[in-house]
Amino acid sequence: MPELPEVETVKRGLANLTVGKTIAEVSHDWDKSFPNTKTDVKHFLLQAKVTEIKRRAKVLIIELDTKYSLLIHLKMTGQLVYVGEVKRFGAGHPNDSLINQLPDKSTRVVFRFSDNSHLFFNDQRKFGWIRLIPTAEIPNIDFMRKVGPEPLSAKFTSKEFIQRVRRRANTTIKAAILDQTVLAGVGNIYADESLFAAKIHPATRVKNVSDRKLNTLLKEIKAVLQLSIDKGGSSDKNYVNAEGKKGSYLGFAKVFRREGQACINCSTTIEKIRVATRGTHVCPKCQKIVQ
DNA sequence: CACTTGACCTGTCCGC
DNA sequence: TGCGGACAGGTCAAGT
Repeated sequence: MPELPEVETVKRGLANLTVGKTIAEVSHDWDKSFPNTKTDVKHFLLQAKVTEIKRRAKVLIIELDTKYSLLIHLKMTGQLVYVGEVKRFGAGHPNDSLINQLPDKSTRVVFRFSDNSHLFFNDQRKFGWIRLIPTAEIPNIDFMRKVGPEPLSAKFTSKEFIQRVRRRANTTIKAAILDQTVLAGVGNIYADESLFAAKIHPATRVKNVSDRKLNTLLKEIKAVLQLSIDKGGSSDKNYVNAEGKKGSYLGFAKVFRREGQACINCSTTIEKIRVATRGTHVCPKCQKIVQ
């Protein structure tokens, strides 16, 4: 699912593929794709040129030369796929691929650029959204004011991480790092992976995790996120990058989706349990709950 | 304020 | 084969 590494991968793809292009046409078949946005979206988008692609937490920001920006959240099943040249070989043809089959029934919004290339916003479960807001107002919206620091920022210190996590003293450590106001960008996959790497049981209460362990946890969060970016993200089911291609991180995952398999450290069988209402993967031997 | 739960959606899988 | 229900997980509103 799109977490920080996936959104970062899409960002890099869109930066290469769409900056400098001018929007010539916008169509959308579902009003909730643009919640809380002026109804005449098209009026604000037509003839606008893409100037820059940014990311904050799991939110993509497409800056336009009109002093407006598009904020996009992919939530669980969102995709942003750019198609430069439409080639239709037909389903089943060896040259056919995802991008040649768009739009499909999950397509919610289509942007056509003046060079006739397209950007498709697909979202099977319709949780994702796009918002059009003045670029200058982005820092003032609720989300941006509340969201925590970027974990890969060099400025984000262990001291600040520990201070922020400790605000959630009585909840589980997994719930704490999933909280986007504590730090930005960690979702279910990287929570499980970083907690395993730090040898912390996800259900451990924050107050029972030592500073030393939290210090290790932040290092592992950074390492896991960076590795995933290097691998183009995780494609569990739906995720693809801006070119419609899957990421390969899950081939390197040590616990996520590995229930029933042997722990790489101790050969104990990996278990799937429920923590913070989420499916959670743990090695019961490497990750002990501290009472 | 801290914390948890339910709602938002659709596709897939499992058991009967 | 069909059908109901559980499940998948990011975020926010509403609940305790």
